[in-house]
Parts: sequence; C-alpha cells; structure tokens
Amino acid sequence: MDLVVVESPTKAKTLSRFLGKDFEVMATMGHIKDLPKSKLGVDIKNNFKPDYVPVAKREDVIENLKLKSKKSKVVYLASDPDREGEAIAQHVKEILTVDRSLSTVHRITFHEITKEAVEEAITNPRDIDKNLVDAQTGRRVLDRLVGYELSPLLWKKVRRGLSAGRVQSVTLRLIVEKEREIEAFKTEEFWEVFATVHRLLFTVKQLTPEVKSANTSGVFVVELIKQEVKNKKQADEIVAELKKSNYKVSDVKKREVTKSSYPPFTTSTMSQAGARIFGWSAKRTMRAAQELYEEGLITYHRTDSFNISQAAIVKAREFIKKTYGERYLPESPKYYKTTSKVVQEAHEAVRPVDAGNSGQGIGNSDGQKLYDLIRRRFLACQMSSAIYSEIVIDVDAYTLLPTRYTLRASGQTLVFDGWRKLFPGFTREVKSANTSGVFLLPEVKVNEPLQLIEVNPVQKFTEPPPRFNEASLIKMLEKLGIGRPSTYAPIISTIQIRNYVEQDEGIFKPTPIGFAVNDFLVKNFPEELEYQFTAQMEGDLDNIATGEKKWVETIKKFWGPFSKKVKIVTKEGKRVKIETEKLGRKCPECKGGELVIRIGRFGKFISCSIFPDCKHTEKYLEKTGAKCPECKDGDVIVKRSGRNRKFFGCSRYPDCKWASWRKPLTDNKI
DNA sequence: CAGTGAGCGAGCTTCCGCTTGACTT
Repeated sequence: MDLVVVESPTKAKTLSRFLGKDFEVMATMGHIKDLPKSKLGVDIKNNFKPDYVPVAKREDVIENLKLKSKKSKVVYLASDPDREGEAIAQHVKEILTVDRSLSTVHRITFHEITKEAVEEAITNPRDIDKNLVDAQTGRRVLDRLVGYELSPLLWKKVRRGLSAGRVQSVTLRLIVEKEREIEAFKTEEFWEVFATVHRLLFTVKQLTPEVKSANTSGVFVVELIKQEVKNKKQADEIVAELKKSNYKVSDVKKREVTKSSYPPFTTSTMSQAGARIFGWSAKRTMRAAQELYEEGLITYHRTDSFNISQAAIVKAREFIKKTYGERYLPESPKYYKTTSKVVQEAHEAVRPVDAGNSGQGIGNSDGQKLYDLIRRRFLACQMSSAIYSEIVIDVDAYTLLPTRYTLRASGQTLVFDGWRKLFPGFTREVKSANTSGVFLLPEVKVNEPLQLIEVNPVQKFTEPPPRFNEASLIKMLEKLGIGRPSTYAPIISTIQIRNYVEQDEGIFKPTPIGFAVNDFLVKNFPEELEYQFTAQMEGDLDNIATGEKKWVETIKKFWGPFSKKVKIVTKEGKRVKIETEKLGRKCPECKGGELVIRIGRFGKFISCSIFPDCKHTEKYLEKTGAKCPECKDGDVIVKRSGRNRKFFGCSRYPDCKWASWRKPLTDNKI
C-alpha cells in the first residue's frame, strides 16, 4: 500500500477513486508546520533561521500521517503545484522522516484532477524543489517580520491589540485614501443639452406618449457634443440658438460590434459577481462555493487561474452544440489568459464539474443560485460572441450665423445573442441618450432635413469617486497582486474586527482608529506601505524559486532599512491621538466636559471628553428610524455581534428578542 | 447585556496563507 498526501479531504476523496485500493490518500488540511504564534520565531542573528513548528490544531493529522506512512512503501506528496504546496510537501517529508528514514518519498504534481493526469504524475515523480520551498520561506519570514514588528509598535504608539501587516495595512490604506479623495473632491456643475427631432416624412405636433413609444414615429433624441456647457447662462444661450436653428443629418455611421464572453470565474470575479448579482458578502459566496465543491459539483473555489481542462472544454462544446446549435459554438475553443503577473496556477478556473448538470435539486438555495451562475458563466465562456449593430447619427444644427452645433444619437441593437443567450438580463437596450424616453433610432440618410420638436437642457454635477464595497475592494487587491484567493474574505474581516473600517450598507468607511493607524504607518514606513511593495516582493520570490536569488539575501536586504526605521520610531515616535466625534451635548456628570463618541474594543460608546478626569460613559445607540416589527414598541437599533459584524435588534432587548442581519425598512418607506 | 478610553506596567495582544468545521447573532 502506498500513501498519497494532499491538502484537502475532497481532493483526497477524488484521488482515491482514481487510484484504487493500492493507495491510501490522506489530507493535511492545509499547512502542518508554521512559525509559532506566541513569538517571532525567526532567528535574526542566525541568518533569519525560521523556527517552523508543528501546527497545534493538526496534531491528530500529523499522528495519522506518521502511522500510515509506516505501513507504506512509497509516499507521494501531491500537494498543489505552487509555492505553498511545495512547502507543505517539504513539511510533510520533514515530519515523516523525523523518527526514521523513509525509503522512498516522491513529489508529484498535476494541474488538473483527472485519472490520466494523476497516473501520469505518479509515473513521473520528482524530488522536492528546494528553491520553491525557499520562496515560501522567504514569503513567510517577510510577512512575520513585518507583522510582528509593526504590530507591537502600534500597541506602543497608538493602542493595545492593534495589528499591521503587508496585506491588511495596504488594504486599509486603499480605503483611507479613497475617503480623503472624496473629502477633497469639489463638485462641479455642468449641463447636458438634448434636442428631440423628427423626420420630415412624419408630422409630429405633440410628443404624446404614443409617439414616444412608437418605434416607427421617426422621432429621436440627439445630444449636444463637442461643446462644454458649464452653467445655466451658457446653457440658456445655446438653447436659444438651438431653438432658432435648422437641422439636418450630417453623418450616419453603422457598424457591427462584437462583444466576446467573459472568462470563467476565479475566486475574485466570483466574489464580485456574488456581490453584484445577489448582494452577497464575500464570505457568503465562498461558503456557498465551498459546499458546492464538497458535493463534487464545482472545481476548487480558491483559484486565480482561468485554465480549463481539455476534457471540460470538449464536454462544454458538445453541450453547447447539442443544446443551442452550431451557431453558438465558435470554431475553436476559447482560452483565457490571466492579466495578473503574480498568478500561481495551481488550480483550474471555478467551473462546474459536469457542465451538462443543470443543478436541479441542489440542497440549499444559495448553492443552487451560485451553481447556476458558475455554470452559465462557464458555458458562456465557450460560446460565440454576441453581435450588435451600432448606429451613430450626427446632426448639424445651423443658422445664418457662423455658430454651428453638432448633436449625436447612438444606439446598439442585438443582432445575434451568442453567449448572451445565457445572460439575457444584461442585454443592452437600444437607447439614444435622452431625458424624455427611449426611442429606436430611425433609418436616416445623410443631408436629410430634420424638424426640431423641443430642446431640453439638464443640469448635472460631477460626482466624487465611489467608496469601496467588498467587490470593488477585492478587485483592486487582485489588480495590485495583494492577498491570495484564500485570503480575500479573511482580509475584509480583519480590518473590521480591528475597528479600522466599518461597513455602512456594504460600503467601507475608515474609522478614526483606521485613519490614525494608517497615517502613522504611511508616515513612518512609506516604502513598506507602498502599493507596489507586494508586487516587488513577488518578483524577488520568483527569482528565489528559479534559483537566481537566495532567500536569506533577499530578507537581509529588506531587514536592514526596515529594522532601522522600527528602532527609530520606537524611540522617537510620538503617541498618536485618535480623533473623537463630538455629540454636541454636555456631560451630565461633571458638567464641564462634552460628550464624544469613542471606539472601544466592543465598538462605539459615548464618554466624556475630559476622560480620565471624568469617567462618565453612556451606551451608543444608533437608531435606524424604524420601529421594531415584532413588538411594534421598541426602536430598531444597530448592534454588533461578537465578530464585530453589524446586525439590527430591538431596543427593548431582552424583553423583545427580535433581531435581523438586514436593515428593516422605515415606516414611511414601504 | 457589561465592558470599552489613558497610564500605571502583572502578562498579553500581532502577521499571511493553506485548510475545514462549529456556531449564530
């Protein structure tokens, strides 16, 4: 009997099905060796020697591995073909060879879990790639040094219990800088001018609803272009001139536009879609995906790869041809390349295991919804492009005066749906930009005269950039190469548990603690907080993996300037004050101070501004304006769970136990 | 269903990435 070791129990189950009775397959459940939690675990003076110790939670796994390996002639280490996977393989080997010398330990890798790929791997074993293990060591040591040096600095200079790290601190920075950008934003007025015109073939006296809705009325709306309109005075002048103008078609451009399908899901894009389409948190999407994965319905859900196995492509193409017909099948399969440089392709994209399975009868509704989405996205990615016919009509407005205006209408019509057959809700409407209705654009000819019906100036204001939500934050992190598929959801939790940011209707805003921590870190550690820091690190790690660089040298180069800064800031850095928000009420106890909102370990609370001289505190009640739907008496207030997640409860608790994750509607908004 | 903050200085907090499961508001 031979032993095969992988990370996840699900992968183990699949492999043992392929390999049969002669193989025992075991799962490590992730890393089994790591740096100790309670101390630095890096011997800086001794070439940064890491003190990898067995993970406490995995003691039973380790015992089991030792036991089973003794009964095996050959051990195959089949963890993922990437940095972390290679380290897991190395750690398993270390643990198995600590008591005795094993005769044969092989490392095998495969990029898709099929019988053929696994058998191929077993017949071509290799040794553990020491360089790749070194790259993981370098990554791990760097993260430990950054995290365990900066965090204590925050305890000393800001507040106890805080944390900093290569990933979380840059994530916080993104949110803080967005907030500052919004604060600094000055809204500017501008105007859009629309003219409604009609062809002379038709006589239109009045814009009745019937005229608007009739596609054949010859009425359409054009928008003024090539002209900035900054205020009402300018708009009025232009409107007056447009009213006196003659109109004719100056240009008609028609062309075909193809819209190709999106690539199959990765963790990141799947989380974004879960948020956009279902309004789910990253956690909820990942939990649903985990269940689908465990039930054998989808491929692994933590991935950054667009790869699709050959077999899956063949099956998908058969299914598309059979179900939708030849026209929906492109001549050759579509392959998608990743845009990110730091991608580590250990897995396939997230796709259905069997694209022919419609997913009917999946237990829970989240699972069903997500499966359907994953399946459609996957099938669509192998279908033909959608084809639109686009038309752009330019209209000339002219008088005897030299001033002329150009106005434009443009629209797209779907001529062939292609992959959009599976995403019909996303079809773009045929629309000409306008304020008074939707019109189909008529077939007009160049130089054809037009009759003006009305001119509509619309006042608009430029808007500040939107704050991050979970989806846009994950997208940004992925773009910057920060974090991994397995950590996107946890990162979002961490910065909230630390009270650095809070979510308001799904939108991230920094708290005063978040501002204070970020400003302290950015000021004192500008290089390490740079958005490019991780990307540079990845470049170094790649060089370590190829053997061009040594991990110790790389860490040394980082440690020199970093530790110097830590030393200086520890000695000279001033303690940071966390801003408080004034409530506008005098303290009822001392009458001298003013009440302010502070953020403590358990969230917001109200206290006196002259603390510690006055120790008065009050509960912070955040009313939503709604009455309790159960007892109809108490107010619905915002509360926080142990994990610092917002939920809504009745102010009469514990008399009334009503609680909900979702904000109830207020009485006036039904 | 009470606690939080500062500073005192007993002993403690903290990182990222790999994995699953046990709880719930």
